[in-house]
Amino acid sequence: MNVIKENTRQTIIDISIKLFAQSGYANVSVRDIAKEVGIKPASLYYHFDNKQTLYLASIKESFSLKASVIAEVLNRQEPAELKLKHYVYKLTELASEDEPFCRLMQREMLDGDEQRLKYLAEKVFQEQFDAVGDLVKEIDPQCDPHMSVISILSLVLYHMETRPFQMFLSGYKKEHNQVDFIAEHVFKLLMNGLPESK
Amino acid sequence: MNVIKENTRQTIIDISIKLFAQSGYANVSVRDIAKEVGIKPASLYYHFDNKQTLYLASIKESFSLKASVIAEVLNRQEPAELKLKHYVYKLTELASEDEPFCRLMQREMLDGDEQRLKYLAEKVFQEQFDAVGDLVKEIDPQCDPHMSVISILSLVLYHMETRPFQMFLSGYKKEHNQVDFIAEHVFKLLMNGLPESK
DNA sequence: GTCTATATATGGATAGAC
DNA sequence: GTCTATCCATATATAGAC
Repeated sequence: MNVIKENTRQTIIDISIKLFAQSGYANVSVRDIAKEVGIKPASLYYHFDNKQTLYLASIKESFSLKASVIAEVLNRQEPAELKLKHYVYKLTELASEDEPFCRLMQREMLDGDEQRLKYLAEKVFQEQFDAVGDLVKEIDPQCDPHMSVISILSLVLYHMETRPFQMFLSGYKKEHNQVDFIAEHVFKLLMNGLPESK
Repeated sequence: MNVIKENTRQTIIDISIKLFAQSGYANVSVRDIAKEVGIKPASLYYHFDNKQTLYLASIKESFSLKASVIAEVLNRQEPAELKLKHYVYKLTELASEDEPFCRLMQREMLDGDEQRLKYLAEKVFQEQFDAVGDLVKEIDPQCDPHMSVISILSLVLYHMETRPFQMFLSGYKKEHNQVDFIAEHVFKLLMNGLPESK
């Protein structure tokens, strides 16, 4: 269903998420945001103290929306391997659907200060990170869950991150940009390594 | 051996690489660069037409230096599996050593326009990309080399990219930041998948 | 809650002396 | 090749009317 914007504050945040994700904090001016919202820059300062505060509100909003979406797939009663498969597919789908979120995350990895990275880790990722950690430990009790979960995230998110770049590299096909194709490749790699015919 | 800066132009580029990598294009002013070089901003315009030109010169310099470093390890006469292992170790080492290069690359993935991404793909990565593609095809003739090479790069580079973030996630240990540890984890995953005890 | 008007800072870039 | 001085555009942010 379409949610009608109930107030200006929310509209400002929604527009900010989009613009900050597209161009980065320094490349988006308060004027740009105000213009797209349809108000004057001065009016924006009625809702937010300054640009920094608005940016923080924007990433909090964008990130906390994602926090619980993945939980469902991890709470199902399924064998570990199947659950991992569903997780990889769901994550790929989400990463593909919500480009602003992915870009904001990349930007935070580059320029986020310690405080923001800590917030991001604890409030947004921890629960999911731990759940996937438990999952890989079921699949291989001897593995290092921290490293393994980072690897899973790497494979999915990097394939998404580098999409605009891949088309210039050898052997590129249209399928390489499709959610199912990426997810299947990643899952197979996680289960068997590169040599599928083990 | 220490190379003594022969001229101002080169010094400007070296400083620029550092500053652009640290803070991004928009967050570095011509004044910042000039100050660190030890000249006045106006003098900088004797060497470069404008800020954009300087930025382009900086990334070209930073990227072309990397282009050939990896070639050596890929040209050795070794069994495919061993060569892949050495490649993963070398790439991890390079990514760990040259943080400015990694950060510039990340920034280009986010904000690089089509022309710059094309340049990057063709002039810097293509040769290496193809060589690693041939390598994985030797290991598994049925695999999709394009996807597999992206996956290899994902695993190595994302582990490096997320280093400042990982310390806030569960199960983090000091070893997780060490070159050998990361490289070994990635290589094992590539050969066997998550279940080591296949 | 939104406006006009404006203070104030900082940015990229140029002119012309040395 | 580097300097001083300066132009001009754009940025964040505030004051006060409506």
